[in-house]
Amino acid sequence: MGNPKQKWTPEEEEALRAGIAKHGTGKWKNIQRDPEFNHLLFSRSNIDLKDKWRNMSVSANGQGPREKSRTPKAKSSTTDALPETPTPLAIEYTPGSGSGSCSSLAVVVDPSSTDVLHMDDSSKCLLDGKTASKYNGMIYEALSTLNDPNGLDTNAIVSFIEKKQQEVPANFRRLLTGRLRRLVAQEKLEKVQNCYRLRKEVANGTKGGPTPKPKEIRPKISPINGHLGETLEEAEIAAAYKVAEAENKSFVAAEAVKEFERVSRLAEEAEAFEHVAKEIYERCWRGEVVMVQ
DNA sequence: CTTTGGGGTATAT
DNA sequence: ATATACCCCAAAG
Repeated sequence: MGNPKQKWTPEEEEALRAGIAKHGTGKWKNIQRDPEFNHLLFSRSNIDLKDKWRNMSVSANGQGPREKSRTPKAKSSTTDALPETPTPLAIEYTPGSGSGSCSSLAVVVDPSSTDVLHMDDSSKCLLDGKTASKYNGMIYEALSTLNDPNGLDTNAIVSFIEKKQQEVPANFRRLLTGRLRRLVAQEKLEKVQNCYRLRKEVANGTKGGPTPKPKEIRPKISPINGHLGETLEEAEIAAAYKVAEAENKSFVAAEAVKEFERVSRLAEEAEAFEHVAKEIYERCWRGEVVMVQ
């Protein structure tokens, strides 16, 4: 009896990418528990992140799905080279033909925005992909916002979400309860009577014994750093510049560019954007090489 | 414990 | 069938 299967939503992938941009690949646990992404990834495990990244890397790249023992002959040691770059670069930078002239960088931002509030799932009855974990996020938000020690019952959760979004699908309630059920099954949530409440990282569950760690809860939502003295656009340009200047480190550039592109889409949220852009900016500036090819 | 890099299986399309 | 999510494992740090 496996799980119903939850496809990763663009939002989650976005969070994953952003998380990687911030913490670097491999810091799955950090990404997962980072308050900044936890609202989207709280139902995923670090292993899930790792696996997802694997899938993304593979599919965005070559063609075939996970290269198994396929092509036994060609199974050169370099088959699985470059696990990075799951996202095709939609950005072009012209190295400014040598000699010190400033590089120009053209950013192509896809018009496809991840609209969180527009769901066209009109009348879908089953929780699949998109809707699925969108609800996880909502649930999480409701639970953490109205942080009630006793948890919230379905009604409370529904009404909370209804307040946030003018409209909810007709079958919303059903979808929601389904989601709740699953999260409980996954031990992400606890159900007491008919109320649900967040669970504190079960993670290694069995081991630690009964509530061994008080685990300091810090609702610290980091007010996104003080400020860069820059406006959003300036930051954007600055980041682009640094990216371009990192040419000689093609890999870093590719990474940064990739994230930059992703981040650009996120730019609706100035805060989020600013934050991540700053990370990228700093990374490039320090020439930090997080991963090697 | 977490990361890594595998392999395997279930499930959805 | 293929992709993809999720699971399991063992080694290494």
